[in-house]
Amino acid sequence: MPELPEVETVKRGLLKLIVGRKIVAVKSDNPKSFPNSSNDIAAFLIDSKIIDVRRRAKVLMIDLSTNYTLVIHLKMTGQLVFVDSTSRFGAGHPNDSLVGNLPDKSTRVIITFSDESHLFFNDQRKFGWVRLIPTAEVPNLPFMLKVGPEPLEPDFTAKQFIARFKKRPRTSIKAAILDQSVIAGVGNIYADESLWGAKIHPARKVESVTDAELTELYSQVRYVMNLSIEKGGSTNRNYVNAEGKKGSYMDFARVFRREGLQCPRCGDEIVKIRVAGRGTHICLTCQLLE
DNA sequence: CACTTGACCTGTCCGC
DNA sequence: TGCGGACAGGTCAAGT
Repeated sequence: MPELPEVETVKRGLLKLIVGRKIVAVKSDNPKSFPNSSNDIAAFLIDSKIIDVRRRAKVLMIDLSTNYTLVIHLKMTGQLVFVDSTSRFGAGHPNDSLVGNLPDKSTRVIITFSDESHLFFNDQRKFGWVRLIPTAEVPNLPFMLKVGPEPLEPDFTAKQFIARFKKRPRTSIKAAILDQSVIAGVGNIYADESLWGAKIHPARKVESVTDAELTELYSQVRYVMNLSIEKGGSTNRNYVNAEGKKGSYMDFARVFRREGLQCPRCGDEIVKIRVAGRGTHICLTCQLLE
């Protein structure tokens, strides 16, 4: 999915596009995508207003005037695209958009606002979901209780980062950095990018990684995620922002999906291996196993 | 308990 | 061109 920078980009777009709008209709034809979207729930949503849009880890929260919140996880292929009343298309032009005429065959939920604009939840693989939860209960969701700290919070320190990893000494550094209970928001792209930046082989056991290396990894996680937010996120396949437009971080990626190309640091070939069950991109010269 | 693997889905790409 | 298999940005449940 969309990892932290992509979800943050969607959040920022939605803040501009939907806050203040009033819901007049909600439609979903896929129970897996919106498990509690019964007719009663849809009716309950009518006339509520959007008052805020928030993000925690890779989860989006759309707060409603009724003290309920739409909690949304995009998983691998989810999109949230706003379309104004004058168009049935995503706002992006063809060359920077993956979104065509909406709704399309991957549309799972449609929210209609009082001015005839729409918010489309598209999700090709149907892993993502939308749930309606009382706002006060959101912090008590199991995911919220176990998820680790936000890596971009100003008061999140390298010392805290290191301490979180020390709890998982026997697993690979890649599995640990992908574990949302260790650190929030890192997925496969930024795991590979930050491990390359810190010159750490992804298959190394956490206990073999020094504090100095973890400190560098902490800096790299923050660096790649901040850069990606600046570039509007990564569009590897499906990701688009709230206007239907692609992000450009992949133009700046140093190893992710660059197998066969040169390492930008040493010039050796980037290779793709498998670590923690995930495709993993590394420079064998820069990132030594021992 | 810590850790790894398979399942959830649809679509695309690659080799035969 | 068709077919089978591997793989895709994530997270759980079920296994070891």
